[in-house]
Amino acid sequence: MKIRTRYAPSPTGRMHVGNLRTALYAYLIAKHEGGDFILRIEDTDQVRQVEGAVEIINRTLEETRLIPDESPDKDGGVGPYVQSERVAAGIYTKYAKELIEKGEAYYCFCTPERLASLTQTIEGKEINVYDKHCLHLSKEEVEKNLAAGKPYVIRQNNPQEGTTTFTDELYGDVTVENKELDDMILIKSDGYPTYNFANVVDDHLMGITHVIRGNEYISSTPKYNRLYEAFGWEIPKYIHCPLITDEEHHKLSKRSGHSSYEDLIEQGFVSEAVVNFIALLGWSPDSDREIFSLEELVEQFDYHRMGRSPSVFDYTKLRWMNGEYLKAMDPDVFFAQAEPWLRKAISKDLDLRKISEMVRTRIEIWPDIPDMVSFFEELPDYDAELFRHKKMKTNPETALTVLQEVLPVLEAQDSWTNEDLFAALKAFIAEKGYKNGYVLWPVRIAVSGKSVTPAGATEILEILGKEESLSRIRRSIDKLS
RNA sequence: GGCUCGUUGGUCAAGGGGUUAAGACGCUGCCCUCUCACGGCAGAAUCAUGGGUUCGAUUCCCGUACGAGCUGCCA
Repeated sequence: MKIRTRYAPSPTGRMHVGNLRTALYAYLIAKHEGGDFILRIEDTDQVRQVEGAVEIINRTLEETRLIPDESPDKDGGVGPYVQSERVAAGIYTKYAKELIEKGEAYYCFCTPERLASLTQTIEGKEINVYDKHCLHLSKEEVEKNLAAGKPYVIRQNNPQEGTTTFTDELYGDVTVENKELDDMILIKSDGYPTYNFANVVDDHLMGITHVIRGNEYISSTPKYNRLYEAFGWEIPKYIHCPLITDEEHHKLSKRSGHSSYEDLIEQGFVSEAVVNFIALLGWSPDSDREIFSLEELVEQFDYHRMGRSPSVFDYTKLRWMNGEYLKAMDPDVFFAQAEPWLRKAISKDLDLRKISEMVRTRIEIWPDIPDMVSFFEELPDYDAELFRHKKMKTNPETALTVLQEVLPVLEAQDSWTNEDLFAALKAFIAEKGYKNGYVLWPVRIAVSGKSVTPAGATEILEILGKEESLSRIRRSIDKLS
């Protein structure tokens, strides 16, 4: 049978990396077996809706290339794919009533006040367990309340005896006492279903074979199984993904600063690196490879190799991986993306294409660029102590001498290319009997004003051009004199 | 509080009754080198804890600790 998985986000904002990984795994599990990946929008919470959130979801899936086979925009015959539209079609009420007839659910007319009176506070936490009060209402009372237009919810009727077990593909059998199962609300008083009900109905109606979702649903899965059984529906395979935490081992929060996909992109990471990185958070291949394209992940992904324990989102390693992607990127693509960042620091008419390649192996994320190349725009006000370098045996005094000696050589130089400049300086060095660094270090400092640059002395001279280079050397000589 | 899940270096992790307990990030050192980076090489660093079971447990079982999730008319 063809595998069908789904990603079912609520449109409440940006896509958290944990959610993105769930989407990725759902996509990979389906695609690895040639199955279908479905997008369903779970907008049953009218209050938490965020304007534009569906667009964010669509854009994120597009950028990460997790393209659904079926979605609100691509009907595969089991739609609608937006839960609010399914509410309008009366889908959930129909099934809820079926459960009521079977005695697996019941109307509840309890007021918020009565519910509040049931709340008890244990260790600072509010615990609310429903007491099945309305289960005992007679048919007549229910009819009367309904006729009177009293607000109601529909609750699942869970037994007090026995146990319920479900099987997770990763965690194995999980068993809970039925008395731990509260009578969760299936249909809210506004007529919308809760996630707890809608996910079961929709997964069944949409033919979902593998339910991939976060770990936080493990505790409620027994209740979902009871629903499937009450309906006589086939139970899907469950794959619960371990969560992703911050460095403090807490659930990723907005405060971590890198909690959503869009945050990461804004911080200068590339989409492919983010996808690659999160794929490895909770899953490992059977080789020690770490760099995978999406296509390679599809081929390699075996959910049996997923882990069960939470993983820390290691920002540092993501940076490294992003750097690997930048190094492997096609030069034209790299330049196209690097150019705006180069422009932030450079307004002069310099060879940005060359600078782009200089910077390539030295950055991990785009925002690393401006600081690294700003000296090309303008010679910074630097400390003469930069000329002091133990290994090169240089200091401000030797630098002054060398710069004075080298200036006429450069003034006489016609061909201003890296190769020719380097050859000219080598010749000068040989003639004087100096060491390379004894000359090249001061020259580089003199034209860049920085101890660390993304290129060697002659490469910088080439970019700067003869006039600017000589001007900078003269200014540095003045500074040292 | 109750229930459920988890615990291999700082981090991602492989492995799994007998191993020198892979690999990667980071870190340190060396090499390369017109600085840095890239690349190459090397190194330090790990099986939470207490009991079992066993000839032998990091691996299996139980407890403990710690962490997390759920306990919403959120998902």
